[in-house]
Amino acid sequence: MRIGKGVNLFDYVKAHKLKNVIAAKVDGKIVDLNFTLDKESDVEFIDIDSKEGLEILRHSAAHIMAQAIQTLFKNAKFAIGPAIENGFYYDVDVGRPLTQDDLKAIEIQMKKITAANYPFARTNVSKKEALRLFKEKGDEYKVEIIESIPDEQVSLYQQGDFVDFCRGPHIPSTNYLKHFKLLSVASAYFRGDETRPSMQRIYGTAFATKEDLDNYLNFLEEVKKRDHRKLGKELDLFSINDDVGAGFVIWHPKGAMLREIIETFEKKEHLKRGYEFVRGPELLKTQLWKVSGHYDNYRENMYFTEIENVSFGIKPMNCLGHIQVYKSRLRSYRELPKRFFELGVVHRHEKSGVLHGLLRVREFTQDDAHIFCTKEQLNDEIIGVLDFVKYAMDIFKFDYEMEISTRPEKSIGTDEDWENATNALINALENTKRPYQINEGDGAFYGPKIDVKLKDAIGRKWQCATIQCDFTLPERFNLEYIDKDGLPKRPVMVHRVILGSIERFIAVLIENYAGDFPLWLAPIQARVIPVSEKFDNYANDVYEQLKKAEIRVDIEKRNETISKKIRYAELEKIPYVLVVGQKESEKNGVSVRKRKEGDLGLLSIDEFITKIKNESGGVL
RNA sequence: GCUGGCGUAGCUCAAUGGUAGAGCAGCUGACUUGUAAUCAGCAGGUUGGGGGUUCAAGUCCCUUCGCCAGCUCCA
Repeated sequence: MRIGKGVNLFDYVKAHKLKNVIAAKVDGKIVDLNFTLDKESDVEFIDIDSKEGLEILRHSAAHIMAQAIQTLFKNAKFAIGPAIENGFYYDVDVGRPLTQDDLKAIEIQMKKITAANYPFARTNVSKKEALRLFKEKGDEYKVEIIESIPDEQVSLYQQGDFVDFCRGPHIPSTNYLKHFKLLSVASAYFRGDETRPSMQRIYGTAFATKEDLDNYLNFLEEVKKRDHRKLGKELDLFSINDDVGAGFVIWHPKGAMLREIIETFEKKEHLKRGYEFVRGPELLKTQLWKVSGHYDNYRENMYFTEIENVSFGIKPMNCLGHIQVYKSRLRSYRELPKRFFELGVVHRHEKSGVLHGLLRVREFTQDDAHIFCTKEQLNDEIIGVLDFVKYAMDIFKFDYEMEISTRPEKSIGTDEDWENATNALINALENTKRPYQINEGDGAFYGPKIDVKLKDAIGRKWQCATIQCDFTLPERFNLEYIDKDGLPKRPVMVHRVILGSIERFIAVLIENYAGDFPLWLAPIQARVIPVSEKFDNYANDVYEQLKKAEIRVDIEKRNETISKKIRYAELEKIPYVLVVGQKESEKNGVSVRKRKEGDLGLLSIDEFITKIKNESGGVL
């Protein structure tokens, strides 16, 4: 809206009772609410619960936190305190590590500050003046930050006795901040540089309403509850232990079964789509990794060993093996495209600090395939892969987003190659009729790519499929096929995964379902529970029949009350419990209890088998 | 890798520098069970590993391994 010269926006908002407004955009520039128009302007008010509003609120929360810290720690020195995606942080140096108790104290102090309702006052000063001020305060980090700013005029914000160097804008006064919480503290380096002093980074979050804050805190609780490392232990799926080594997963029977189910699904689907199974060795001569370029570009992440004085590298990717299959004989245009698939086990050296459950490991299995095709076939091949992605995501009931990354500054290949491949990817994306995002210049140096990110049950995004065109490897390995005209031509190579890493995907599944796997994925689908030891024989009988019908079943023979045995089964999240006793043995049936739903009554064994087969949707 | 926190029974967690404990799980026995925890008993440990301080170390110090969080989203 147009507002005339000389109007103070804060007064305007007050006069018009615009309740949620905390800042404004004047002719497109964000300003504090306490801003007086120097000419008639276009004004757009920013609400506290908008994206920009929240950012301002959180940034101000960071300042208020800094003020609280200054009160509690007289010698505190400050670095930066920005708003981030779900909150804010401030890097401070108080001469010692901070504890949870410190956080509580800081939070209490912040409440006092918000209650006091100090206005945020902006002053414009020269850079020189700002430097003098922060030098006087002994805030050496701030001094360094100010020195790195090119502008001669800078701004300061003050609330109460706390002054900070800041671009703003901020909320009008401290009691605009009502719903906030400090979350955690960890060390971080000044400017992220490990040669610089280590500081304490305090994370917090702030929202427009109590409800939003509570929702977010609940979300964090939910994330904790779903942690695949915790559930993996509780459900006895896998373990990672020190004697074996960090980043190496040990799969227990139920976890291994989960893998098996997914891998069987993968194999079936790949065969359907014209892929052929291949298998390369784990170790390949280092010389070959030099040819591929991995030795120059990826050596840091590889493991090497020596056999009879010859150096070998453990594969971090499967492409070299697949290339060897392609190269094993002369190829004709008639047999292209070749689609080579392998559930390939790869090893990558990840730094110890970044290892994380199944999400970041040092050995994992990729559902990896390489497609060798002609330039003309590229388009259809990418369409085929995206179709496969959609099919797989539908089966697992995941929604997903796609991104395409185009040619970066540093790249190899001709303009024509890039254009051809990028067009093929875009065409395929268009063909899906789904929205996608374009990341200009974000591609790998050897070709453009599509990334797929799935969305889980609580809205988190996880990278799964990637599809990458590659112009280097066919070149480096001199791959050819004989075309119609009898002349050798170079094929295009596409690297692609659908689920990505099986380990990572299982972590996502565990967190997505919170361990409550749907029937077709449940490692154990049904558990037979005899009412008492007297019915062990009949229970065995039922168990054998279900086994024969290829149902994943086990049997609970502990001498306990059925209530307790049912409790165990519920805790283990087993979809069906089959109680058997006198009644059931007489009728050759089972009493079916469904997880979370309770008793479904008595069914014959055949009826139950039919029911469970129908319910798993015939997927597996 | 770096910084900080943590590491006690299979699991979850107790224990002022002063005899390492509980619940669950396990084993044994009793009970013979009808839809989310029956009762009793037994066993379970070089307190992550190594070194040191001390009359005395789970506790304090050093070192090593592992786990957890973080390590620019740039006033």
